[in-house]
Amino acid sequence: MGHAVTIKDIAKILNVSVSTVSRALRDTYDVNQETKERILSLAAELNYKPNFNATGLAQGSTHNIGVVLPFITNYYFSTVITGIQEVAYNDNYNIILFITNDSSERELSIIQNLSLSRLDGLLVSVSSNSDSCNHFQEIINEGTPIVFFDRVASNIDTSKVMQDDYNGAFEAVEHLIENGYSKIAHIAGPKGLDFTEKRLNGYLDALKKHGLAAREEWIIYSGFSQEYGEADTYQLLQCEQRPDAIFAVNDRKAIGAIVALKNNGIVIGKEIGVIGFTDDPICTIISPSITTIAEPAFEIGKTCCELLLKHINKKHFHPQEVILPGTLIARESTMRN
Amino acid sequence: MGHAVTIKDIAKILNVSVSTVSRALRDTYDVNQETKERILSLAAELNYKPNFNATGLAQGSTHNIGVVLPFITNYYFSTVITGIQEVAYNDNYNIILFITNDSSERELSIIQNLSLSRLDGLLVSVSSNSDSCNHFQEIINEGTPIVFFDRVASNIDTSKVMQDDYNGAFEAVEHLIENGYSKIAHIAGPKGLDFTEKRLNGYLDALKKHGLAAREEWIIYSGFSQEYGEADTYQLLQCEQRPDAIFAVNDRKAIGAIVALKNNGIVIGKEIGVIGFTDDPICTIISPSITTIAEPAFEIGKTCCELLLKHINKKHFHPQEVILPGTLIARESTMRN
DNA sequence: TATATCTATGCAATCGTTACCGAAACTGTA
DNA sequence: TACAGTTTCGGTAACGATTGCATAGATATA
Repeated sequence: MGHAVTIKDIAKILNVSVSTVSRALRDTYDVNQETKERILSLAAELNYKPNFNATGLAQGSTHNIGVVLPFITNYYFSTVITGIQEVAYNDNYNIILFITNDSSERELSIIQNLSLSRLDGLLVSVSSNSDSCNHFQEIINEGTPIVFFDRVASNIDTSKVMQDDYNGAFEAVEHLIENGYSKIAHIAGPKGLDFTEKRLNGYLDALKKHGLAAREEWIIYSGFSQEYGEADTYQLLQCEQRPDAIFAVNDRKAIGAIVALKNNGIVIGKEIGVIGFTDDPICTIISPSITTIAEPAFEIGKTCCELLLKHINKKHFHPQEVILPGTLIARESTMRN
Repeated sequence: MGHAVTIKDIAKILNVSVSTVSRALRDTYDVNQETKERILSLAAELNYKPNFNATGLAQGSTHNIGVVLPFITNYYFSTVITGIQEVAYNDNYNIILFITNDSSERELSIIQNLSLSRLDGLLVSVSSNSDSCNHFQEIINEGTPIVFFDRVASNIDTSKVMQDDYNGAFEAVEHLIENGYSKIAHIAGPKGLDFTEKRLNGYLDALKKHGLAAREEWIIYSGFSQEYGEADTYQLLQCEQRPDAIFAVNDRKAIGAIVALKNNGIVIGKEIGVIGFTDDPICTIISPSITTIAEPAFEIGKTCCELLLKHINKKHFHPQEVILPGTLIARESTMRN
């Protein structure tokens, strides 16, 4: 009830000025040791909590960071958020969530309506169909730092955190080759997206290294969902040369592939191998279990948040690009027998 | 660059006072139609955005609502959040996320360190092992409204939103009975949790209605994860009287049951039927697909957020309890052949 | 003793906005 | 013309904290 306790209350009770209380609380100016202790103990006793609107107003910093991403209802993003939350919580920052539904219009609207006075910085994973990134550049120009993760805007000069898409894909394809598959198809993400390209290149280079052909009909670009994975796989099964393995750009599409192959009575692993990317928990639940490249989602969340805090706290922190390695997890879907 | 445009800037340019600008912007006090238009158009032109720290300070309201929940890395909670976000976004509220990791200590620490000056209200789903809810009551006493969803603190007098656990469970068990199962076991949630009880009661009453026995050895309480579901199922298989159907408190445990049954070479559906609760997308992916009661997660998110906004905006909004029905989705795991 | 240096504190402006109080300027009425 | 009533607007004190500047008192230096 009543009103929350403020530094004025403390000042009045202790018969000192508000500035002294403020300094004692922030432990930053010279305040007599004894009065500082009196202030701190009274503050604790009264359960004093700073008013963030006031501090924010006075020193131009809220302790809020915004997180902008396509959606949270999948394993990868929800785990990234959990990682972000972990370091934010420890550093007393709050995270404010903005969900774009993977729509560039919504993304634009969110960014343009953003009250920057409310945020110290932004963590973003861009929506898959956003063509321009000017709106992000403007935010940065206005002085609010941004760190990108996963789906990055490559032409913007700021810190970025992502998994090692190229090497993950390379490793995935090599794993298939080592297990005796040679006609390897790739069901990719949407064209133009940064990590679609990287995984594609890893795929192509691994084939090249092992002297295998990359047939155009074996590479299909489409969306990220299970349905697309299914459709792509049906299309692959109609190829002139039928592939004997499928590298899917993510686990969702790998699941789609599994479903499609099962529907066609194909024995997965033996006849056609399947490998995904992410390590969604579903991989271990589905039968056959799916071999995949595990992405360090939690680590990515932690890292990008740490970087953002550095951007916030150091005036001109030099942008960094952090690439975290994935790890291959072999399961049934790439077992020859 | 420079500084964000404020109402002072607008006032100076238009040669009016800040109070006039403020009134024009909020469209609430008497201000001449023509000057109002001049102000609004200039504000739009300069891309004026209100400083929420300042408005928050001045009128004691931020436009932030806190969401406190166990975790977000599952289908149910991430969908609820998406629903919350949907209405919050439309009403220009931001959501600030607090993740308890389902630990009551963390929950307590979060709540106690909460700077209420930063939040207009709170949406919470309590952690499964929190025994006391005094900390929530204190928040409410201090004037910050709370709406509970899913895992509610039943002894606190405020609005609550949940799925219809009792009837969902009842319907699930009746579905099993209709499909010819009669020895129906229940792998439940942890004892003491509100919805564990409700689903248990639905189970018991459905059995009673159809004159079926409820054997004590067929009811097992444990955690919510797949692992618990597996362990519980192994235990069920050792019962004196082996059940011919399993009603799991949620899909995760149902999945565990599926895994355990498969490991024992039992034909699911034919020999033992399995039904879950939630409608996690995994239900359709796993083989056999899992019959379940679909929870209206998105609706729950929307509803609790709407209720919270009412609590925030109407001084003494009368608390409401909203119970949203689930819907049975029949799949392979309860098909006799 | 007079002066310089420090330490510890208070005063007051400031951040951007709201809202109360009053007062011009105008309208209409007697 | 005088007066009351409307509109429309400006001045200003909040909101809770930070911070540059000033200063009293204590201490050290010459």
